[in-house]
Amino acid sequence: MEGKITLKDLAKMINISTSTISKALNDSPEISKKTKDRVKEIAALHHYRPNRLAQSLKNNKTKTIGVIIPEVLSQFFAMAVHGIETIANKNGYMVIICLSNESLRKEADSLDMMINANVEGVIMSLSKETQSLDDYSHFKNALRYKLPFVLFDRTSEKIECDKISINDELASLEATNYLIKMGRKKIVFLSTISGTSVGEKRKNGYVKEMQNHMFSEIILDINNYKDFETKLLNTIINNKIDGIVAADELSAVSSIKYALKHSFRIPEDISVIGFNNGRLGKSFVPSLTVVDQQAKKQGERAAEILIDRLEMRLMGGIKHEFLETTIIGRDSTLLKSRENK
Amino acid sequence: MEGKITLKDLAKMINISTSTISKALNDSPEISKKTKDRVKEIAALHHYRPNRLAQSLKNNKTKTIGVIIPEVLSQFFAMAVHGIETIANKNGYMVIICLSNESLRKEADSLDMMINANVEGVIMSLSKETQSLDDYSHFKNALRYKLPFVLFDRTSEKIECDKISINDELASLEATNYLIKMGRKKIVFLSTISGTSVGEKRKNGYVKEMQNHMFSEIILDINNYKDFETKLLNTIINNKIDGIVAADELSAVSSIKYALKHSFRIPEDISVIGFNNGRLGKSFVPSLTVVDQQAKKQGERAAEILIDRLEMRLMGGIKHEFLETTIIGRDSTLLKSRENK
DNA sequence: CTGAAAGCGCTTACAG
DNA sequence: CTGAAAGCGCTTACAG
Repeated sequence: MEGKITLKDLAKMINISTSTISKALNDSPEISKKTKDRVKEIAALHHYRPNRLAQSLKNNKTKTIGVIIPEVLSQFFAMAVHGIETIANKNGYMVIICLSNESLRKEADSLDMMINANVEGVIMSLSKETQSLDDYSHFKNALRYKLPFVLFDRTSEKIECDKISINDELASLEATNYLIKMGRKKIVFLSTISGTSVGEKRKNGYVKEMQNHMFSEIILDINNYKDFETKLLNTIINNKIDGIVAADELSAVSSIKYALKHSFRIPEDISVIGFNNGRLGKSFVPSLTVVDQQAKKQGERAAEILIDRLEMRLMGGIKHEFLETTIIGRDSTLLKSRENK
Repeated sequence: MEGKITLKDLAKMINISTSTISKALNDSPEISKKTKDRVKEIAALHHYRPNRLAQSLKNNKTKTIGVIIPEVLSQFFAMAVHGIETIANKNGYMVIICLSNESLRKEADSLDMMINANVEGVIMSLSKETQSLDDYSHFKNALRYKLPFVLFDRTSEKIECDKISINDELASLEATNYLIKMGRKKIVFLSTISGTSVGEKRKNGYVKEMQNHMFSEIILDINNYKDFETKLLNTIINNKIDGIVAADELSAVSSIKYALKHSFRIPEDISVIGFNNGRLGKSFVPSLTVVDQQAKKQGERAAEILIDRLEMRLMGGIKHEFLETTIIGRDSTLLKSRENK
């Protein structure tokens, strides 16, 4: 990057002080219309663009927000990023993204980088490792500087900041109930995100609803996709499973895949419901019934809340906002119309 | 963000000039070991972190690279971002991401933002609109400043910069050949990205290979997923389609979905091959045969090339690097073993 | 209405 | 080996 024109360059060209130029470009009332016009004309002519670095240093504002997410390959987080980016851009903020890859260390490093880069605030969803170790010491620095924070989806009560999520326990309870209402009794809760707040809450919701109906709980935690097929199959056979509540989209779809492979019919033999309304479940055959957790909206609200804080439109105590969820019924569960037959 | 400690603060504490402190922290040979130790100790004690804004302003280096992609919901771009982020972080660079949403205007705005934010270089994949209008005037500014650029996947010869991609024409030709070798003759080329460089090249590859075999070409461009089902179905029936080469992952999977819905068997009646080795195709039932375009690797190489340029490890003329593609045979095409039966 | 001066937090050539 | 000074490109309180 070379040859960028500066205020000083402009000043020399038209023999006006840099102070005046600066004020003119910023439309200060101190400056006469005539000068303003002249300055703006020459600035446009030479494609002058203020150096944001210098502005930031002076104003202590970088117009940049940091985003730290566990991964971007999951549709949920991609959708959230899309939401964040939309709102940020609309408000003139840039977005710096780091991926924690579910690692505490990487999350901490990313947070440090962002603090050093003077982001004005951070939006994040905690890594699996952070949540299972329950270790938030890497937030100390950020909190000391009063760096504004918004946590979404994978949140923690141990961090004092604004939060946005769905009510995971309730949503999972409703998902379980959705299968029960269709006459399913042997329902397994399948999770590849156990250890995360979200995973645990969804597990709780499932457990509660099963208990409400005096059904016995069947929990299947899978940490590695290599074990997926055998573990799932064993569980299905041993427990005569007729319903699956999966804690995310990919695992829901994968469970259908393997069930079909072993000649179980979906939804006739086994009904499946998953989380997140993404492309994967929508395109799948059979299409996946899901809890819509409004991924994009979560990202949007996270960004809105953060920016409202930054621009002082939102004052006062922190809050945890919960987004409504709905169940989108598709082919992986028995349809209501079929129930009556 | 408040109360960040500065060099000046440190200087006051231990009565040493800021110059010396700065040099000590940067391990300058000018400074005695004793002073260095003392300075480092006090810096650590107070969690001193240099203000990158100030450093950047002085050094004219921001250690930040910009990424502009059409969207992040597509697995291909998510995988590329993952690759970029990995390499960038390994080398101490931050990543600013903007989404063009396939719009020329948004792409231009993003580019401007990035220039203003003093990114050291930019990695991008062109928006659909940019490519179909063939309008690159928004690059003028960036090129004037000699901003280092790497284009990946959706590239253009009209922009002078390093590029990385696969050989789309060849890959598509091979994909078509893959179906032909299995005895397919009525093959349609299905694209939702016509107008992009990538879409056009893949179309050409398909056309060439069909002509090589004296088969008639059948092209189906779909601009809106609303028309997908009817358009596809008409084409299948009118042309007695027995093979589909789809230009991306989602459209490949969607074509299977609709074909199945209308009682065509996959792969027995129709073989389908798509582009990009992502989660969607891998999880799908039947699993999707794909051209692996090494999405993550494209991101990684793009970042490596850019950083090599920035750090002067890569000098001389620009180059276009092509990554090898392979076909990953799965259930959506007839398997070789079955051919022999 | 315009401009000189100071300062944001660093780095570095130069002097001592 | 240490420090005073200048400067990166801006903004803004202050003087005129």
